[in-house]
Amino acid sequence: MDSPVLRSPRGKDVPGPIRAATPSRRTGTHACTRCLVRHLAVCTALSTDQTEALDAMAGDVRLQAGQMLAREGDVRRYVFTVTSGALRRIRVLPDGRRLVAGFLMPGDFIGFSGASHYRHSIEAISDSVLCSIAQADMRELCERHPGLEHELLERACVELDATRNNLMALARMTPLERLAGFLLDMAARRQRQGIGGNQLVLPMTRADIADYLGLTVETVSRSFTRLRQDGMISAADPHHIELLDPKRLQALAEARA
Amino acid sequence: MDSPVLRSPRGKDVPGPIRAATPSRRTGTHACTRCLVRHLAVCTALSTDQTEALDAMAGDVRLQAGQMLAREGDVRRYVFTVTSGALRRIRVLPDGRRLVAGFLMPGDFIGFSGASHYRHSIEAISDSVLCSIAQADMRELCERHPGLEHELLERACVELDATRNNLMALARMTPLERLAGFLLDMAARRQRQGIGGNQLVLPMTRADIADYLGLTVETVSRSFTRLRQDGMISAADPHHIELLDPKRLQALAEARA
DNA sequence: CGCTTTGTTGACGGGGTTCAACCGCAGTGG
DNA sequence: CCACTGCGGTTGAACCCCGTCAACAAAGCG
Repeated sequence: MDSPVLRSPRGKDVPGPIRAATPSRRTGTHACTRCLVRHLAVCTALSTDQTEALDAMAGDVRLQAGQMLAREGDVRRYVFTVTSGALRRIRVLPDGRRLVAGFLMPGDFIGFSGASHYRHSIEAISDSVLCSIAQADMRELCERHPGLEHELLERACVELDATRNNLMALARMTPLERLAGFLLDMAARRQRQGIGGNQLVLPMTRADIADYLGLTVETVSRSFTRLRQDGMISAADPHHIELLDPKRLQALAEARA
Repeated sequence: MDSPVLRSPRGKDVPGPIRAATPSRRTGTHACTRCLVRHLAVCTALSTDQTEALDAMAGDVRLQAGQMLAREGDVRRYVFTVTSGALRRIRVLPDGRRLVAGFLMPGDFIGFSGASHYRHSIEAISDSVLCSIAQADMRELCERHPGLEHELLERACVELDATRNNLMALARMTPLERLAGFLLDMAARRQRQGIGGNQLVLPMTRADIADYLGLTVETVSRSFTRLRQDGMISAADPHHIELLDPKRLQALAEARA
């Protein structure tokens, strides 16, 4: 049985001590019942004793920052749930133009796709841990527990809603509005993880944000400074943002006022 | 039992002879087994005798061009399958900026959303007929026939893939590339309906296309003429396009060459 | 230490939006 | 019948925002 391939973003496999745990075998660290993101993940749909079956199939994957979990075009053999860390879902055009189709955070499920091959590459932004299950196992699990499939559908719909929201941002919003919306989204995600407050940690680079919002790094940078000048945010450093005026950010993001 | 509200785009209910059939009751014209889009729709997941249960719950909705099937913000009570015609899924910002989040064609399912309220308005572009089922009935049907839920998940994933493709277009493609991709998409959809060939009928206006591609009408119009000048398409009238050079259009849409 | 990466800021130019005019067509009503 | 109106579509001209190019600072890292 092969394991999900780990590659560096540039295509060379990353050497070194850190390799993927073979997903088909339980690693020492894996134990669904003690999972930190169980309340966030699809597995909530399973009762405690049903979880045993899942546990037997699941394995951990550990990635260090910059490593690639999946490459666009590869055959999809596994689905994943993010346990910790942050990843990006990207696609690159032949001429180098890049899109970040989304960011993946703890609790997020990776595997909603109708295609047999990956439509995007998935790279770790920071060191990350994922729970992996072979697609075949997942299918079997779904057949045995319809509640799981229902939960998956539910989540796919939520993700569809979110993606459609991004369409609006990309099609019709100004850079400032896009950034405001992005920051609020990230804050909302944080809240869902139980980390409230207006402090925000952005693990991704400005380039990631730019490719996510359909802008250039320069425009993103300028938009950050404008939000800062206008008193809506403050930033200790580029990756630590405080939302000083969420109301006004909201108004921006919704194009009111 | 109330029926899906039909409104004109401006908000006034449309008077006149054409009203929605009450979806909870079978209308004379409804009969799943004779459905023209059965092979395209989610109902393929049901066997012939299972279809009887569906038949009892389903009803037809008829819309004339311009009528509204659902309004952004309304409570979602029904899900639909497009039988004939064409519709658009739209959202409008307070200041008038408009987004067309997608076009709905025969066989398409309307109802993938995690939200309890509509996130978009849905308007008929041309006269359309839809098959409607109350959400509660749909849920019950899913519980009784897990195959249906599986099919729904499958389709939600396909739609998610398609929406993510649009993200790339909106974020990083030039107007010409977006239009090329759009035309090919429409052609592919046509093919799925069994209407092959390079002839293309676009029921929507240039404004719809513009708001779908994140451009202005002017830019869309100019892009059409450029494609025409470059010999990639020809147009009898604005709504009837012939794809003269699909290969080159493909290259454009994929940003090759 | 150099070297690379990341982020910010300035100057400039171009592509797409904005503004405007025009055409063809379908209603509409005198 | 025909003027009038509105809408959809196309094209031209001017503007401006954002992308491009460039320089620089700061941090990370061998």
